[in-house]
Amino acid sequence: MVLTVSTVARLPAAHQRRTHEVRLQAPCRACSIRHAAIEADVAAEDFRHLVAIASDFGVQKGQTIFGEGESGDYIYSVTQGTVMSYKLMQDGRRQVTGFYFPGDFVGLVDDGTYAHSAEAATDARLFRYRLPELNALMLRHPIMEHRLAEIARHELVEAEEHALLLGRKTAKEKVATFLLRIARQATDRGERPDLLTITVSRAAIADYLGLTIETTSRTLAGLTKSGLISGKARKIKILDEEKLREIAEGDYVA
Amino acid sequence: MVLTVSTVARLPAAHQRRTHEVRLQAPCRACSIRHAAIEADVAAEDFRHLVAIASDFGVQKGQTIFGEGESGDYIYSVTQGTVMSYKLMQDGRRQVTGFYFPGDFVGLVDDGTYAHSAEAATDARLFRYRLPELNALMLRHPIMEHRLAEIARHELVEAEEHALLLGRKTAKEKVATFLLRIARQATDRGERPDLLTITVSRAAIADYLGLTIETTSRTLAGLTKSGLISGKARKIKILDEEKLREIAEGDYVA
DNA sequence: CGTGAAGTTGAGTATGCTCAACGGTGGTGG
DNA sequence: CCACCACCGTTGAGCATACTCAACTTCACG
Repeated sequence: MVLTVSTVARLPAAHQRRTHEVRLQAPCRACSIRHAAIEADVAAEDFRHLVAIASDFGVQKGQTIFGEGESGDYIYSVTQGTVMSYKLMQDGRRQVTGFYFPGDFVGLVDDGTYAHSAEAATDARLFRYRLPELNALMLRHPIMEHRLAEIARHELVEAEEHALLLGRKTAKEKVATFLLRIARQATDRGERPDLLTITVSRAAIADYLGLTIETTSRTLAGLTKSGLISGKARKIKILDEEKLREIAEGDYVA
Repeated sequence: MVLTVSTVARLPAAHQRRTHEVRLQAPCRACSIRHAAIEADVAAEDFRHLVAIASDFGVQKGQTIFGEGESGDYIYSVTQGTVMSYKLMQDGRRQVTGFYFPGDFVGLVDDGTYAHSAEAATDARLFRYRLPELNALMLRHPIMEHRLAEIARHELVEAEEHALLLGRKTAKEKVATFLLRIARQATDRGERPDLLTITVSRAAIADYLGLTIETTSRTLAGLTKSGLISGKARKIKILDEEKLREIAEGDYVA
């Protein structure tokens, strides 16, 4: 069970939003951890070890979770809300490298420092695992290492799909691909895949797709005019998934 | 020791180029395996196991090593030449996702099938490890699993760097970044980092950078006119690495 | 020296960007 | 409770970067 972002944002705990890490909600610790992917294959006994080194916390929309180049001391798993990772250039150009939803891991480290920054795209809740302790645990439980390697490989596959989008797809194809990705995400959460709640801003979408906000907006307007989607801003209804998929794959005539 | 591509291409074994897997050269098996990265941390005893499940083979320029969507039965490590991975769209648009040089691994598998195709950008030589056997070996030697996970994470970091390039850099910045990447690669091999041998075609570069061949060519011409590089086609000399770096990072005034 | 592939250069164009104004919405405070 | 304000999103006009189509040159190989 996952709350929608708007629900989280309206929680009474809002008055507490002063400290850097806010308690947006305090769900059952073990339940939430269990939802995360890393322990999917982990036996009950190992699972207790994992809970022992995990700590959970909440972040508000816009808050930075970690910055590119910082010492990578933790690995994170999202339990509520949407998190995004991105890289910046000196002049402020931003490339969003991924969106992370409940169950996803953020903060994989290569050389000891984070390769990208991460911030909460919506109010969110995460678990974090201290890396030295996680590594020690993985030494004794190779299945965990295996699971983490799988996650990294899956991320890699997604990154290459993203490269194809960024390097070779048109604006229309990019936006169609994005909508289908959100739809798949909704399906994974057991929601209707045609009635989408966009949890991220146009700016975040644009920076994910390698477009400007304006082009993203215009392209969505174009898809609406073509009758493929309806709705507005953050509530989008997919009317013709089939055609949208053809567009996304570049597999359409016009 | 790594032969340049042109050297490999001129080897006397060329007359044998009829079968699908050609013996371009038969270097010491163990020596070459030792050069690959996976066994960097592997003890001598484990190393013998690794050699036992490896087989080496040569491919000619242009030959496919594996195709996207095929069953991922092997993982490969390059020992000679340049290999590239790419994804295709139905209409032929191609995104090159990476170049692989001696010591690099290709063919990481997520869900049992390859996420991209791979072909030899030059005549090349590779080792391949059968996955079931490698997995069995990794079960008994967790350090190998760890090493492979590291490789996947490193690939991921490079993929995100690539996403920034594809999504947010200008043609000039893309080409400058590419040249510096090749220079770093030369350094890693112990060669001069300012006298580059480009082992891949303009088409491959263009598809890696998300540009057309023409724009890539024109941009290189522009950098030459600006006095940052000299040479032509596949032999490029870097005259002003500092400025090239500024351009690559978008950290320059004009 | 001939041939085909690879690379370069030119002219015109289109896709997506910039700059700008306007519209909607939700949170805040009077 | 309502009005204001700030932020987010949309729409428009003009422009620039990179693309397309085309011709030509260079290079590797036979």
